[in-house]
Amino acid sequence: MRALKYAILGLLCRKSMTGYELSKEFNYELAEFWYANHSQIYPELKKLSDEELVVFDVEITGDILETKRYTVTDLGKSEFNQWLHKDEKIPRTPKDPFRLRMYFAHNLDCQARLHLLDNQKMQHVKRLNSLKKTFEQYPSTPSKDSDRFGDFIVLRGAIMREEQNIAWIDEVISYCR
Amino acid sequence: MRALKYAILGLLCRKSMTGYELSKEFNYELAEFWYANHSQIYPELKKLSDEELVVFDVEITGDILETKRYTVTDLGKSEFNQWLHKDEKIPRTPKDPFRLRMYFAHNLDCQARLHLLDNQKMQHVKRLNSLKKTFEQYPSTPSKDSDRFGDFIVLRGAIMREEQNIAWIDEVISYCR
DNA sequence: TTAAAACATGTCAAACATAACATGTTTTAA
DNA sequence: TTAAAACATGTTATGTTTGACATGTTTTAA
Repeated sequence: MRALKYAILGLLCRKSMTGYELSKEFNYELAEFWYANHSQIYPELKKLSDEELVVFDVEITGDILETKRYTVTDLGKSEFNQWLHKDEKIPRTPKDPFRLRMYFAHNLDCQARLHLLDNQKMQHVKRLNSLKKTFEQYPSTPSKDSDRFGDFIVLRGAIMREEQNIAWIDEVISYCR
Repeated sequence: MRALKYAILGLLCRKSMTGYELSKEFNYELAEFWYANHSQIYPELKKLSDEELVVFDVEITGDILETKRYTVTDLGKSEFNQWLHKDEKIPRTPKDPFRLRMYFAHNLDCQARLHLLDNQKMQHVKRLNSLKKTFEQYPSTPSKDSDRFGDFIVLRGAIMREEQNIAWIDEVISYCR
C-alpha cells in the first residue's frame, strides 16, 4: 500500500519541504492519524527520488549546512491523485493495548482496575484539552477547498475520538464500582 | 513490549487451547482491539514454550491428526499478572488511512469526496450493525468478575468507536455540501 | 462418493516500524 | 563565550506484521 509514500507526496503537493520539515509534520500535526520518524522518511525520500516522483535542490543554511528541498514532479502529482481517488476497504480495527488489558480485567481486583482506568482517563483528558486548545485557533470552519480544511476535519475527528475514549473509560469505571 | 505474548498468555489463563483455536480468537472476537494470524501465533507459542511459560500436550483428532493443546504454567501466570498491573502511557493515535486521505481532501472535487465518504460510512454502518447484533446476545451486564466482563466492555467500546466514526463522517459530509 | 469447508500446523520473504547509533552545524539565550 | 536546543541527514539493528507458500486431515453436506 505504501501509505507513507502518498503521505509525503501529499504534503509536497502543498509546498516543497526538506526531510527535516516533513519529519516535524509527522511528529506534530499529522500525528493524530499518521506518524513516521526520520529514519523512515529519509529512505522513503530517496526511493521517491529514484522513482522520479520528487526532485530536490540543495540549499545552504549558514556557511556549510546542506539541506535538500524536495518538490513533487508531475508524475508524482499524478500518482498521488490516483491514490487519492481510491475507494478503500476499512482496515481492521486498530490495535489497542489498553483494551487488550481491560479484556482480561476480571483477573484484577477493583482497586487495581480503577487505578489503571483513572490513569488512562487522565492521559486522554490531557490530550483532549490540548486538541481543544488547538481547535480554538480556528475562528470558523475553513472553506472546503482550502488546504486548511484537511487539518480542520482531522482535528475535529481527533477530538471526537478522545471524547469517545473518555466516555468508554467512564462507562467501564461505572461498571467497576 | 511483546503484546502478543501477553494476549496469548491471557487467553490461556482462561482455558487451555490449541494454536488453531487461539488463531480463531484473534480473527473473530478479539479482532475489535487486537489481531494476529496463525503465522505469528505458531512461532510465538514455540517461543513461550521455550521460555517455559506454557506447556503442551499432543492430542490426536480422528486417526492421525496431531494437535497441541497449550496450558499456561505458574511462571506464565505470574508474568501475565505482572504485565496486567502495568500502568501504560497511551500510545500514539493509531494510523488511519482514510483520515490521511481526507487530510488531503481539498485536492478532490465535491462529488469524488462525497463518493469516498459515503463508501466509508456504508462500511462502518455495516460493522456497527454486526456489533450491535452481537451485543444483543447479552441480556444484562455480566458480573465485573466473570470472564465475560472483558468481552462485554470491549464490545461496548467497539460500538462506541463505530458510532463515533460514523458521526465524524457525517460531520465531514455536512461540511462538504 | 466426492467436493468443499473447516481443521490443523508450520515456514519464509517482504514490508513496515522503532530505537539506537552516528555525525555534524546553527541558533538562541543565559 | 559557551552550553543547550534546535537544525539537519543519514544508517543499522531489531522487532513486528502481513501475505504467500506448503502440506496434509477431518467433517459436512450435496
